[in-house]
Amino acid sequence: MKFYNTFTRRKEVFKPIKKNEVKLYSCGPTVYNFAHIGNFRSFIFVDILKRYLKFKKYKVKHVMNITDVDDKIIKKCSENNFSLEEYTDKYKKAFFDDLKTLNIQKADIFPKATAHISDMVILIQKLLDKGIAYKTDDGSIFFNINKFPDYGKLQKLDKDQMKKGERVETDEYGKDSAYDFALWKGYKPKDGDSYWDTEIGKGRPGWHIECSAMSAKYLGETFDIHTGGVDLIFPHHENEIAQSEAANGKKFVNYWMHCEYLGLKDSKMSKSLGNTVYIKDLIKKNYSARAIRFVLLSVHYRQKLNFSFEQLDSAEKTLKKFDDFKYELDNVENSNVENEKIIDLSNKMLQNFENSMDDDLNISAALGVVFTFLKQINKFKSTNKLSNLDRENIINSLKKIDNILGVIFLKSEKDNYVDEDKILKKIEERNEARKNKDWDKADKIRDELLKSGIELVDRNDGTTYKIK
RNA sequence: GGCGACGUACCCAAGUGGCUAAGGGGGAGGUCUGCAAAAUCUUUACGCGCCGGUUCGAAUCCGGCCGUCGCCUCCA
Repeated sequence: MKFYNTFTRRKEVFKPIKKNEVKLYSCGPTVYNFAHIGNFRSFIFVDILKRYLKFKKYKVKHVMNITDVDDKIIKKCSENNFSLEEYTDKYKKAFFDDLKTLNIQKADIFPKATAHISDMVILIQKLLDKGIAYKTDDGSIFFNINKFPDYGKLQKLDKDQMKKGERVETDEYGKDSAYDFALWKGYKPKDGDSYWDTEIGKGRPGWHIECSAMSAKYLGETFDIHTGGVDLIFPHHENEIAQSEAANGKKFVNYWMHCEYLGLKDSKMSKSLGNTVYIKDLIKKNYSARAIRFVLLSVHYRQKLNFSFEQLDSAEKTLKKFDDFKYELDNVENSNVENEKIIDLSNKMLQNFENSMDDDLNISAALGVVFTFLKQINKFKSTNKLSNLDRENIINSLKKIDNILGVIFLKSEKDNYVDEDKILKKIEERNEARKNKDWDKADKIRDELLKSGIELVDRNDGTTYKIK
């Protein structure tokens, strides 16, 4: 199994520190607003990665941070006289709701930044003691990048090329060098009640320190995989490396995996540009959660994905293919004969799927394998009869696949509201009409049911129905 | 200026030296059907941004050009 490691810029054979066990850290949401589909693309990437690691029989310990304190949140709170928690609560809740909607498996631990201030303080103190960090007049503490020779190794920055930005002049916190970054921000009256009184002063943590502190706490000072969006490579992850490695004197992370952007009309979608699409809006527009999930997972994670409604429509139809396939599979005979051919096709499908995913999670190729399998089975069915054992075999294989995709057997909420007796009665009534060649009546019943979301299917051996 | 990604059919998208260039959506045609719908089957790129080069052989390697996008500032 190979993964593309941002650090080396190439695919590498994956070897965890501890055999059969993977320690995984993912940069999670900043809860100052609702997370949009771009955010969820990267969370779905992690979900696929994690599910695949489990598929490969690894035990996975997954940590995803919740950033519930940052400049924007503090500003909002101070303006409106909220406490941090009052403000961030609803976004946290919305985030977890959306995770559930999109069938994203939860991390084992979701540490909140505000609950780990003391861990951060200890880490910052360590950096102060080592002379790598320095304090400024306003009580802020900065990381001196010149004390960390490897600075820039993730982004491949040449320190001599790093020009002083114009922002330096207007920066609120006086620091020595433009690229020095804040570990701790000294308290300012406009911060209101959002501060911590600690051994290193009154204030609040910088953005990067939480990930260094919390990952070490839950996964150790060196761990296997760290994920995030490509935009986090610099400065966030670069700075995490600097902090952690300078403090601990150990390699921080073995494999860095970054998810490409989801774009909107050829431009990046971000909260600051205001061109955002949220999960709940798509659901309101009657798109199914599984279609959203499918769109987000169906393009390789290192490939830019341009989101569009056409893709969602296309995804709905693609997923219907799975439903129809499963539906047609009900039509088997109880012969208890197992077809060698089916076993063979199933095994090959699983093997090819795995081969594709082993290559840096090549999901497009893997999906191709699954669709080819459906076609093969359909073709087989056109000349042979499937037995109930064949059916079981096929379903089980698809279930193994769906442990990763999480989309084939995902039920729609609508399934629960069906009054089967009523439908069967209508079908009987219609078939009576058909027998009498009363097509008008038969069609009327069909139309009525269709309006309530029930689609009738006339087959040689009788009429059945599907839920639309 | 520094770092980086990408350009394959109408749309999305695999493929990174060698069987007839996966797969999904769409289109076209057939089967089935009272008719529909659905389903299913078949079909849909002599060519992979453009121009050169290397090679017996390139979408795939090398060089140049054109185009799109991203990071370098909060951002998944």
